[in-house]
Amino acid sequence: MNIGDAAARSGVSAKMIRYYEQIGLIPAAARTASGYRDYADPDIHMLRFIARARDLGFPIAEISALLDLWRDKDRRSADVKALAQARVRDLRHKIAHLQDMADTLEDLAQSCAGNDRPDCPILHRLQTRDDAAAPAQERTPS
Amino acid sequence: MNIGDAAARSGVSAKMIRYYEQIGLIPAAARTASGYRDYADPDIHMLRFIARARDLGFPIAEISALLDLWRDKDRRSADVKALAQARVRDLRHKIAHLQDMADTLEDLAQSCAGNDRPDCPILHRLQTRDDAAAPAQERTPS
DNA sequence: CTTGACCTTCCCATCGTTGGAAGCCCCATA
DNA sequence: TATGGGGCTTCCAACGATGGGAAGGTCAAG
Repeated sequence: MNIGDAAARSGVSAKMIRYYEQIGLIPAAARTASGYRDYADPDIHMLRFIARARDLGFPIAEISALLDLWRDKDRRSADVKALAQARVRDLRHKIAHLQDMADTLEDLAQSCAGNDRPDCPILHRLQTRDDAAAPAQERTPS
Repeated sequence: MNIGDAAARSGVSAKMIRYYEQIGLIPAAARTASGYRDYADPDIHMLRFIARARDLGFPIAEISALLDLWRDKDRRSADVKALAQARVRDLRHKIAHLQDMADTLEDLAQSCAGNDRPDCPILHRLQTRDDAAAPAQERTPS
């Protein structure tokens, strides 16, 4: 099977398959006499595994670890679980960060008239201090 | 004021200040006789503005638009608000995506024994279909 | 005048992915 | 059999935003 078909069946683009091979995430594919990469069903399974892990937010290094565990029939499920939980923690952390930004921005947007006048609390907030979270400070002089 | 002081006062690293100048986000700084970049208070204000916009998740291109609006005394606050709201939508979208991944992973992790045995629903899910949402298909040949 | 901290430009690395160029290969159709 | 189009190969570059570092010039204090 050519790389194009492997890509179509696995959900990993041909570009990415070559890249994964290059960085050592997957072993070098078999080659035909003319130099084309040649894939068989087990390769497709592996590529699908990678595609799904990627869709769950695992970075390459962790996908590599997952692949090792996948191939290791003597693995301990605790090791897999630990990887997943670490990923969840990382995701929750990122989510919280984005949430903070979104909430702050939404508050600001909500307080902006959104008309033809130039006054805008969003710009005001950007040009003035963002010490909102650290109150013990004497602003608001009036 | 040298770039190091400008960095310390604005919260934008010297590296980033040079980069922002290079890509045209900010105008080229004044130079001393010996070629050092020289910053004054208005420059610091602008850099702080950028730092805060960045902290709110705005990409460079939108920060550029925000800077234009900031400088334009005839701006319409509606334009600023639209930018902010678009950013909020984008953030909410990303959050939802991460949330999906985190929830799925957490479910999987929760169903994994996490012991010394190799069986693991996480790996199972990665190696088997994730077609949960798209059933109409004749797999399972046996 | 020396020393150390700072500045300059330039290049490279990250992370995952996409795009393109140049050139070879394979198959089908005229 | 010739030809054309599409797929394959490798290599190089870019994205966004940032950090690291090398090689060399500058400034200020001792």
